[in-house]
Order: sequence, then C-alpha cells, then structure tokens
Amino acid sequence: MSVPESGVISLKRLQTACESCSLFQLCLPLELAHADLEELDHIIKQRRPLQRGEYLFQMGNEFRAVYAIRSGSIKTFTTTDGGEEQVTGFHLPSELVGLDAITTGNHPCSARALETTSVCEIPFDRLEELGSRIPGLQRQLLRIMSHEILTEQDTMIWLGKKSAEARLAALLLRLSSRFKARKFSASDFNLSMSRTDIANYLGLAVETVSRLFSRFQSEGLLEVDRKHVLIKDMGALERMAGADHHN
Amino acid sequence: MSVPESGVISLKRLQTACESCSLFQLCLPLELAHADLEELDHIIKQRRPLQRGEYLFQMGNEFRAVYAIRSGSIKTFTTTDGGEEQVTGFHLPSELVGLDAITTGNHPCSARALETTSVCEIPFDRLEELGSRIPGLQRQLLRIMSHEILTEQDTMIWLGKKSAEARLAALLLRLSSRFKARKFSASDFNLSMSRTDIANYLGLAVETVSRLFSRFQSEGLLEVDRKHVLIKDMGALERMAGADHHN
DNA sequence: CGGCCGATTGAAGATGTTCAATTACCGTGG
DNA sequence: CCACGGTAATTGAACATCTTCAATCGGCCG
Repeated sequence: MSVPESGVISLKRLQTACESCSLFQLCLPLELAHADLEELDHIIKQRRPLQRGEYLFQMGNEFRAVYAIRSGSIKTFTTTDGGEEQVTGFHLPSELVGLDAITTGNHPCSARALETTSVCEIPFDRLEELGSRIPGLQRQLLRIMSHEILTEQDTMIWLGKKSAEARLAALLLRLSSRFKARKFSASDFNLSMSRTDIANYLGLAVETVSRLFSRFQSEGLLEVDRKHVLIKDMGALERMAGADHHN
Repeated sequence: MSVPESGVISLKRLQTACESCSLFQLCLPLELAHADLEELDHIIKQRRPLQRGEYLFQMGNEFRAVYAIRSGSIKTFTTTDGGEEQVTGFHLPSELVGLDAITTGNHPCSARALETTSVCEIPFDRLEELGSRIPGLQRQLLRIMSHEILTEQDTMIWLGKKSAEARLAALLLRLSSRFKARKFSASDFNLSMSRTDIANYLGLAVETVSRLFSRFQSEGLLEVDRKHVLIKDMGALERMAGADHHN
C-alpha cells in the first residue's frame, strides 16, 4: 500500500496500549508510573493475528521476544525425533509464552494457534534493558517466572500421579479457573483444543479421554457437546481431581 | 562460646567464598569482576549442615532466601490436606532451591535433607538489591529461572506420558547426567532417596519400582545393590527413556 | 453431495496396582 | 557384640485400569 506508515503505526499503538488493555492487571501487574508504562508500550509490537494452525514460533527458532496472548489460545509442544508431538501446555489470554527460551537463546518448543489469536510481541533485549532502568519491572519479571515454575510444578504433580479421571477433572478445573480469572464464565466455556491434543497433553489415549467425557456426562458432572463444556457439579470434579487412584 | 565472632566469621567466609567453590561454574556461571564477586560472597551465609531428615524449610514458611546446595542432597515435596506426601524433586550439589517461592512470598513446598547436606543461604532481598547494581547478575538470575522452567517442562513430559520403565530409565539418566556435570561418575553412583520416594516422584507404586530395578538388573542394564547403582548399558536405558509405551 | 478427519464406542489385551507374605537391613538396647 | 524390633525392599498372584485395535458415527469443507 502507498499510504504513509505513520498513520497505521499510531493506530496499532492505540490498540496495544497496555494502560487500556483489559488484561493488563493479569499480564504485568505492576505499580508503574504513567511515564514508565508508556515506555513499555513503545517496545511492544502488535502482530497480525494468527490464524488457526499458524505458528507463533517453532522449536529451535532463535529467541527474540516473549509473547503475551491478547485473545484466542495457543498450544505449545515439542516434537520428538520420530516426528511425534508432545503437547506441553495450553495458553490463554494474558499469559506469557516463550519464557523457557531465555537460558538457551532458542525456543525449546513450538507454539501454534488453536484458533484465531492475537498476541503482543515483547522484544526481550529491550525488555531487559528497560528492566534495568525501571525498578518494579525487573522484580515483576522474576515474579512472573517464579510463578511459571510454580505452575509447572503443580502441573507435574497431577500429571505424574493421578488416575485418568483425576487428570481430566484437573485440566477442566484449571481451565475453568483461568477463564474465571479473565472474567469469563467458570462453568460454561469452549475447548479450543482437540481431544487428541487433550489426550496427548494428559498422557492418555484419545479413546480414554473420549470415554471420560461421556462418563462425566452420564454421571451428571457436566454437559459436553463437541467443543462446548458446561460444568454442572464443580464440587464433584474437585473431589475427583484431588483424589489419587483409590482414596 | 566466648571467642570473638570475627574469627569464626572470617573462617566461614573462607569456606563459602564463591570464587574458590568448585561448584561455582554450575551454580552462578557469571562473568563477574572480582570486586562484584566479593560483594556476592558477603551476602551469602553458610548454615550448619543439615542431618538426614532435617528440614531446610517447610511448606508455608515465609520466603527469605534461596539455597544453593554444596554437598549432599535434598528432596522437595508438598503435603496434601490428607497428610500424604507428593515428591516434586530431588536436588543435587550446585542446584538452587526455593525459586518457586518468589511470587507468593511463601514456600509452596517443603525441603528435607536426604543425607547430611550443606547449603549456602542467599537472602533474596539482598540478592535482588545486588542484582540491580551488577549488570550480569540480574540477567543470570533470569537465565537460571528460565532454565528451571525448562527443566520442569522436560520433567513434565516424561512423567506425563511414558510407561513405568521409561520413567525409571529417564530418572536414572537424569541423575547420571547431573552427576557427570559435577565431575562424578556417570555410571556408578548412590541413590540418596528411598524406593518409596522414587515411586512417589514417578507416580508409581513402590512395588513397580522395585520390580523394575530387578528386571533392569536381570536384563543386564545395570547392577543394583540397595542404594548403589552401576549402569552397564547406557544406550539401552536411553532407548527405553525415549520410547513411549509401544514404539 | 461426497469424502475425510475427529470423535465415539465396543471388546480383547497389556500394563500397573493392590494385597499379602517374605526377606534384608539398620539402629537400638541388652 | 549380638539379639531384637522395626522399617524398607522384594516378590508373587489376583485384580483394576488404561490401551489398543477395530468399527461406526457425525460434522465440516470443498
């Protein structure tokens, strides 16, 4: 197009302004001065929304930026030498993706949009540089990473130990609480990922996941119609998720 | 005792001096100036060694410091409301423990010595303060945390997906490579944790773990005598660890 | 409308768990 | 120093859970 870029850019900046972003509290819950916030805004790039199936980055890519999800959702996964996928996580709006690449400088996993998804790109070198000047930012970064470690550990616990039903229950509850934190319904939502992805993530066979959904439904715990889930008995799910094989 | 403290302190300082620590490269692999390194040394406290079974910290304790393990080993674990343990990790010399507590300000898990263990205590407020003054340190901190996330993810993958034999094989290989990085034998080492801890960590029954050890031995993969392990066929273990249920 | 991929369901088989009994080890106290 | 008791580890057999293989159903997109 022949239109000067400046107009487009300022429009983009408007869209990405952290201050006006409804997710900001969750994304980088800082107590920053207005001026600092503007500086942060300036380094953040808005990318063209990703279509379903598009890659945000691929395993091995050089690490340049972390990404905050604005809308939509993505899955992260590694691929073994045999070419098989191993899903490592699902990511919702306000969550940061790519933090696991800092150490090595390369992305250890791929990230792919599960639906139309828009993200903020935050170049890491500039973020670090900014962090050394803004007292609260560096601290906040550490806090976010610590939180990430905590979440992973939590995930490890239920993935490692529990029965199939406990795993699926736990996944549904986690999604539910994350939706809730984002002011969406905690009991009525859509799964953007396929059964295959869920099974892969949980370390189960697709058939097992499918059977579990059916059983949960027949037991009155929830209603499922394809991607749509309505939780009818949160308490029962919690009991399941908490329980080990037997007790 | 009535001896002036200064003498004791300078002795301690000598013991903990990062510069002379054989683990330093692994612990905080910085390119720091001598003067900066001394500053770092000054904030690090040496604690009386922990006896087997002693706690480094307990779940819920206020977060004050991160700990670098100098010798020995510890396990971290959470306890459910029912009082059952869930082991979340085993930690060897040069590894940092407690990073998962930064966000909340309280330790999300307990840490307990598996054998006589000595640690360096690094008060976090002073570390953060120091980080804002020393350019490389803050960056290194982020890098370590990122690495931690990466490790956890990795753990998640094999804990979530694989068969029992693959899990145990993977655990042995991880321990092996960590020993190797610390200049110990990669194929001949002692397990400081009990079978019960291993089983708990891997999400298996103790009996299964025990049977696996027996089987691995009968298949000539390794020799086990109680805590002592001698790996005889590293390649076979790697194939097992990489493999899913069937392939 | 047809084809195709994702999801579901059934039945047989494999893997891991549970229960129970036995053995080996370690620290304690006689 | 040895005997004792308690805990950890091992092993066997029955059972439960999850997987695999196979067939069918159902949307969705061209």
